[in-house]
Formats: sequence, C-alpha cells, structure tokens
Amino acid sequence: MAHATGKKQGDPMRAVDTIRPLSPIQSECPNCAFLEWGWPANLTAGESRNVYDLVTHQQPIAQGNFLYQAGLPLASLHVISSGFLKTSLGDQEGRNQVTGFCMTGELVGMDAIGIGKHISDTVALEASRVCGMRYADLTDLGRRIPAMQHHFHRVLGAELARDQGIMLLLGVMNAQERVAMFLLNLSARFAAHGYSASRFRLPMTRAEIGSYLGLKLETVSRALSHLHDQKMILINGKDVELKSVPDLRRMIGQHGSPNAHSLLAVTPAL
Amino acid sequence: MAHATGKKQGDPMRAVDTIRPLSPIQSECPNCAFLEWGWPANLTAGESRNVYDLVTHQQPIAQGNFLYQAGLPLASLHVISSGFLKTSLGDQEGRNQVTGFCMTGELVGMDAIGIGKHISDTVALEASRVCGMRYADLTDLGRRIPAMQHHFHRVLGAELARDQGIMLLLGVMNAQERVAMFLLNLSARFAAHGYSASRFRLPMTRAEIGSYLGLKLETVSRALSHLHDQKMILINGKDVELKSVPDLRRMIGQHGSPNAHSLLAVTPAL
DNA sequence: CGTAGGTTTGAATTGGGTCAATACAGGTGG
DNA sequence: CCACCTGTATTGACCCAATTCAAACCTACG
Repeated sequence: MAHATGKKQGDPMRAVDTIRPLSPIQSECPNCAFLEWGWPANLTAGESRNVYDLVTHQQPIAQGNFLYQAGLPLASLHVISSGFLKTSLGDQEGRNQVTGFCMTGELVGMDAIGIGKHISDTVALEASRVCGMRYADLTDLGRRIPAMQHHFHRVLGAELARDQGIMLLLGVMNAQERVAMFLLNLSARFAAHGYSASRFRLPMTRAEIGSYLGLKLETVSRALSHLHDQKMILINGKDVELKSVPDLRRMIGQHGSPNAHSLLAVTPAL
Repeated sequence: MAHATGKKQGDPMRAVDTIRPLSPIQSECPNCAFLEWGWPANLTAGESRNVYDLVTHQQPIAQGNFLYQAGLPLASLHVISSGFLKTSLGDQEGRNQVTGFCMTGELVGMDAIGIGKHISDTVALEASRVCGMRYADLTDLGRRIPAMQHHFHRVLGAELARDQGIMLLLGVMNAQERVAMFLLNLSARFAAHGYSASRFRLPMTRAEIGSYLGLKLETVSRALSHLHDQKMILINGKDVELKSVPDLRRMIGQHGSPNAHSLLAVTPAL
C-alpha cells in the first residue's frame, strides 16, 4: 500500500549511468532523434553548426533509473534519442502523480525553467538514451539567433498548451474518454516519429496510466477492456492496436468538448 | 443546459472597449500594478527605461467583455492593472472549461506563445484595466538584456509549474481539498499584491469555480458550506474569510500529496 | 417591486473507487 | 527444464463521493 508505482528504481543517487563527452564528429549526433526535433528551417550553415554543437553529451539510462529528480538544479535539457520516460510529481512518502510520458524525439526538463530547479522526477520506463544540451547554451544561442529564440519560446508555449489540454481532460472527461484520448495522443506522437500509429506497445503500467489520467488502475483496465469489447481497439497486455480511430475520436467529441481534438493536435511531435 | 457559464458576455466582436495610446510620461504607468510585476532587480537606468517603454497602451475592459478570444493571433501580453479576469478553453457550442483566474498584477496571454494564436478566451469578471506590451518588443528586449530574457523564461516556466500543480489537484484531490486549495491559492495571491490574505471577495460564480476545479457548482457550494460548518472559513455569498489557514493547509496535506504546498508556493504572485 | 441569475440545500442516482480473488508473464534459482 | 515468486493485469461485488434532479431562497438590478 505504501508504494504506488512499485518497481525498484535503481539507486536514486546513481541517476546517471554513464556520461560520455562527444567528439566533434559525434556531436553531429547521427541516428539521433535530436535531428528530428523541429528546429527552425531557415538557419544558415553556420547557425546549424551552432545548433549541433549545443549537444554536449549523450547518456544512456537504464530502466528504472532517473534522468533527474525534483530539487536538482537545472543544468541541461535533454532530447530523447531512444526509449521512453515518465515524469512525475510528489513522491516523498511513496505517493506520486505522473504528469507526462516522453518518447523518442521529445524534449524533457522544461519543468525546471521556472525556478531553476526541477520540480518533477524523470525516470526511464525502458532502457533509453538522451542527448543533453546546457540550458545556458540554449539561451545564449537564442540571443544570437532570433529564430532559435523564437523556436524555443514556441516549444515552451506548446508545453503550456499541452498542460492545458490535460487540465481539460482531467476536468471534464469520464474514464473511457480519458483512456481513448490517451491512446489517440500516443498514436499521434508515435506516428510523428515514424512509428506505426495503429499498433504500439504501452511501456508503462496500468497504475502509471491511471495516475496520469486521474483514475485507478482497475478503472483503466476496465476502460481498455470495454473499448476492446466495442471493437475500437485490440488490447493484449501492453500491446495495443487501434481498430477504429474515427470511433475513438467520436467518443471524445461528444462529451469531451469541441476543442478536445486540439489536445491531440497539440505537441504530438514535441 | 446549453450554456455552462451563462452570463451575457458583451458583444464578442467588441473585445476592446477603448485603446488609448500612452503619452511618454504616462508610459511610466503610475499607479499601475505593472510596476509590481517582478522585474529583474539589477537593471541599469537605461534598461529600466526600456522596460517601461514596453507598455504600448492601456485598455479598460468592461465586465463580461473579452480581452482576447481563442484563434486570435498573438499580438500583446497584458499585465492586469486592476480587476479580475478568467481564461477558458472550448466554448464553441456553449461548452467551456475555465483554466485560470487572473488578478491585478498578473500577466495574461501566454497561452498563445506556442502556436502564435490564442487557444483560450479571456473575459473580465469585473470592470478591469490592463497594460499591453507587444510580444515582439518583449522578445527583442530579451535579446538585448539577458536578465530580461531570463526573467521572461522564468515567468513562462512558473506558468508551466502552475499548470502541473493544477493537474495534481484535478488528478488526486477530492472536492473539499480542491476548494480548500483554491481558497489558499487565492489568499496567497491576494496577499502578494497587497490585499488581505484572510478576507476577500470571490468575483467568479460557483459554476466558474466548479469548472476550474473539475466539480459541479452544487459540489462547490456544499464544500464551502462544509468548510464553514467546520469553522475553517466564513462564507457569505461571494465574501470569504479564512478563519484557520493551518487547518485548511492540513486538510490538503493529508490526502493531497506531500508537495501540494508547492502549488501554493508556485506563482502566487505571477 | 418583479424578474433573472446565482446560491443553497435536499433526495435519488451512478460512475468510479475500494476490496478481494484469480490469472498471467517474466525472471530466478534449484 | 521446471517450480517458484514477484509484480502486473483482469474481473467481480460492494460502497461512497460526487453528480443529477429538484425546490426554495437570495440579491442585484432594471
């Protein structure tokens, strides 16, 4: 009853598995989803060079290990080059609320920008790798390249919009709608990074989904089973297949709200 | 059943009551809560001058009128110099979800930073006045004065933290805890702007509070009555007096979560 | 003074929570 | 290789907090 999310999360003190400085050539970050991150298109060659140089290190994170924890000072933002993480608030007596999931190609660490310290924990749900760039370098570069600054603000703003969408979800939707929304959101984000939009794996537990959606794990399980019975999805453990995206969307549209779709549009590819 | 928040909100097309350009001297914005907004302290005289010059216009907004509506392009951010506004999402077939309340001295309009268009509506709950500054000017100034840029990022980050706090509230708290949290949050913000922390007026309806907290108006009313019965508050219509802040805090601490207090700490004075 | 919107309060209903039992998958060690 | 064990998932039965429906009461304002 004590631990909500269970799972031995490695040694909390050993947040970083290995830090590997990059050679100049490596800083191009080949095969890294960082390249997919939507940088401003109209950069000069020299400016692009600067952007690549932002990445100071790569870092693998074993399943269950922290990328960072609440309270740590903001040093770097990270782009996930592979893997799947979750961010959560709380956790100081066994309680915690999941506030987001981050997949390959997405940016994490922005929770610290307000006060300069992280307010949430970020843990790898599976073996992952991230590319780190110093926050200070990012703002410096923004000052030199207005397009970069603008882009960075857009990313922050998109995160704001995402949170508002979740507030909407938590405020007005019932259990089934929340779960449907969750699946559609994941689907859009997987698609945005080149994976299948209709078949994917849920790397997190039902309890984590529930925490994120403001539901209990049993309710999540029931909602998934119900969607399965209605032929909208196929669910088998952590493997999902969306059978009818239109039906799922319709379900949200009804009670959800007119702009529920905006939650889906918002930062699918952040 | 159609309109959730009711109230005739003026003519939607007539969002702006009057736009009054500022004379140089007026741009100092005397008596304006804008001055209270937490600018970086270590600015030179010239830099301060630039900050004041950011404000391009003042603008009164009659009760029920819009400051801006969803879909409008981002032009300016506004500091509320007096009054009380609410922001809400949705509203396109009569539905809407309140996402925040803004009081004197706070900054509004950041919802548009992501995509360059406002995603929410902002309406005056009482006759208000705002000071506007162009978003472009703000970012330009940030480029010239690093401390300004840093400050602006902090403000954005604080907004992110605020939203996460609300996600927590909507995800894990029961009705009484939500209402208690709401009152404590308002109290902290009123205090931060020089008003009484223990006695204030709620300028919004029960329905709007409910929408914000993910509850029905009757539930809000009952929760307030219950807090009244428990001698934690005095409530009489829209007038509240907090009788025991410690008790209110304790109530949140129990089931809420260890870092629930962080929601109270977060951007009380934003 | 009358009306409309807002608030409070009561009674009935229900969606999701809680408790509990069972099933299942993956890893460990004999 | 199999038995075991632990964490996870599913499903059922019951319960409760919040919603829904409804009525009465305020209070602000034309």
